[in-house]
Amino acid sequence: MPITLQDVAQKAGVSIKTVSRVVNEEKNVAEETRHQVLQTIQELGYVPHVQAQRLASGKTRSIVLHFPLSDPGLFSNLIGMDFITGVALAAAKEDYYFSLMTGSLTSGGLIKLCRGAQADGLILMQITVQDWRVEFLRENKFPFVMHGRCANNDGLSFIDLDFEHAMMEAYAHLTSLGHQHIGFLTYPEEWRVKGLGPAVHTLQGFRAAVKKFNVTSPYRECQQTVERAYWATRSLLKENPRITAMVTVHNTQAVGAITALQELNRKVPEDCSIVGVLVGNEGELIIPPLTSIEYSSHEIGHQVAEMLIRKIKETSPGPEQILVRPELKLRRSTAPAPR
Amino acid sequence: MPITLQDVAQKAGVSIKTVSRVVNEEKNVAEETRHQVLQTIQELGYVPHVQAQRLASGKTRSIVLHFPLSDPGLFSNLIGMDFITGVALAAAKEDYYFSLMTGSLTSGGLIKLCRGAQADGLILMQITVQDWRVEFLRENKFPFVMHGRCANNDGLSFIDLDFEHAMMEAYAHLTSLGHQHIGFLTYPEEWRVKGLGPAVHTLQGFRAAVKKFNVTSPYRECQQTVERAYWATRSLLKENPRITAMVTVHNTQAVGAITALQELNRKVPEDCSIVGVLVGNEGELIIPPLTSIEYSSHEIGHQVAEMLIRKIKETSPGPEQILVRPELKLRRSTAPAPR
DNA sequence: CTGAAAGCGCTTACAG
DNA sequence: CTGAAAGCGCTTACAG
Repeated sequence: MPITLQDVAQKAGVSIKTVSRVVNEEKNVAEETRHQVLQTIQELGYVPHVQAQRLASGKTRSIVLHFPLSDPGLFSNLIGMDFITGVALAAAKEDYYFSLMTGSLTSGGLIKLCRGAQADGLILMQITVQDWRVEFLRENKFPFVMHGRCANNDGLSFIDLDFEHAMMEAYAHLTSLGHQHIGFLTYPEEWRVKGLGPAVHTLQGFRAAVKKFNVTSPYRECQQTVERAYWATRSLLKENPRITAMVTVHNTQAVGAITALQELNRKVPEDCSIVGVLVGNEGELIIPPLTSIEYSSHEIGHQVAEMLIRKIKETSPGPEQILVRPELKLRRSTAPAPR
Repeated sequence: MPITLQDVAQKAGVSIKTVSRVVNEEKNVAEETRHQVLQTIQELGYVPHVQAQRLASGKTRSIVLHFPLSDPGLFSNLIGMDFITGVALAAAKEDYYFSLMTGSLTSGGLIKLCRGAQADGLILMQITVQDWRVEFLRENKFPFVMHGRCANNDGLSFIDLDFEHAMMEAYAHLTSLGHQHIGFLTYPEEWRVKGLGPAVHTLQGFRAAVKKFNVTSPYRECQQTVERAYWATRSLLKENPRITAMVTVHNTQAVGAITALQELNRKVPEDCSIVGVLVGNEGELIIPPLTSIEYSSHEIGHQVAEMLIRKIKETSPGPEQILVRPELKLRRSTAPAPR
């Protein structure tokens, strides 16, 4: 029932190779022949069989994004969605198929992906400082790019956020408003222990910022839930009543902090300012709208996919490494320090 | 370089058909032979070539979800993410690959998808009352299921939300608290005009609820942004000062409404209650936490994928039609009517 | 500019 | 329980 190259060739009175040339827009086809074949394709409603193309050519024209959900709180869902659609749109633009893998990636799964010719390349997330997947893919010479970075990135392509810079921006903004005592809720301890980039780099940036701006800044490593952030904030304020500003790294943390502040009769931002670091664009869904150091997760997804496709096509000169600088977005949760 | 069936067969001293049998766990292989082959596979690190399997068998073992982003506000991103991960996990569980298509689906795109053998089945979203895609797929006998439903669903498989029931629940809850004047922000006018399910069914449910509970309930069709909801709420309250409760159908609307109420010095929930209808589980990220009629978008994604796979395998007896009843989740944004 | 042949790595259908 | 043959629908490499 389905129409094949064979059918088209027969009806058009040419060889299948010629039809193939037309379909793939190769040069060296007489204009007249081209027209004739094109018309036959139209009449018959011919559509190339993707799987056959893939087997014969050895290329799948597809990329896969491994988006681990083992730890669902790891990325804000909203940010995740924007990222995924960024990847999807970039892939579509380059005429690549896009597959999504969730769940944890075992070494067996990775072997299947590479050797089974499921895709031409892979996007990796949740990169740890030392990452076995990176070594594996490198050895197998399978094209991949990272959203994140390792300790040693020689020869690797990645795009990552400049967490250090983000923290600098947050503290620069708050100190410029006169805040000297700033509470900080950061990523959970396990993240840091696992060597996950956001936790590691954010803490480094935090230390550098505290030093540079010479502020008092007690902090808590905190799960990304409203509840945990609520209690962490209460604990911080109890021990450090002079705090006039808070920095958080997740929207749930911001909500928990605001809730705690309100209960303590501290108005935001009059009595206490609050800044979200790398919370995506969710800040405007918080009341009051959250001043944030933010970036476009969609844009990053788009870029990482394009980077991978360049790598697959080998049109990139060498490894590409991009560090995105998030920017301060002023909303209504920050104000000059009281007094 | 890559290991093929041929290589395994040769080394194990059997035919490739036998190796194929072992790989596919078919019956009728001598236990001894099986062992021998399995060991050789292990030694050689053989992994089946997915594209070859697909071409030869005529099955791709993959499904595609068409998630249109042409109208990015159409679904809340958070809900979308949960839905997608639900689909992804269900597909993985059944050992199916999962591809995501975004962007608008042209008739050409749909033809390619079906005839090009890209996937074994398709999940459709944003179903309109009359949907050309449904007709097309039906005629081409391509397996698909819908997240949503048409006007006439004879012979079709779908899973959808019971919007009518959701509205009933919202009004039942508010009237039980003594509210008689209830403002309502619903989906934008264009949605209704296009015949999109949520808009159409919600409005039907709204009318039924107003009648049943005999309340005054002015409403506005409203874009899903904080800003629009803010102004719509102000307009509603200006014209109807007796309103003591609001119903919204999106988290941005809830945020806009709360902001407007606060500016008018109406405390939530003491002076004005607010209920979110079908806002996913985002209600807890709002201050105060939003009482909602909600459901698990993840669960729906999971179910719709399973439904499709049953359809592909033809293990389902006939068309399956599921209407999910969302449930009231009490949080802190509703209270008895003032006085 | 065009085509006949071989082959991509599997599965299907049949035979024994 | 096992295997030899044909074929899935294309592309590659070569020849003319």
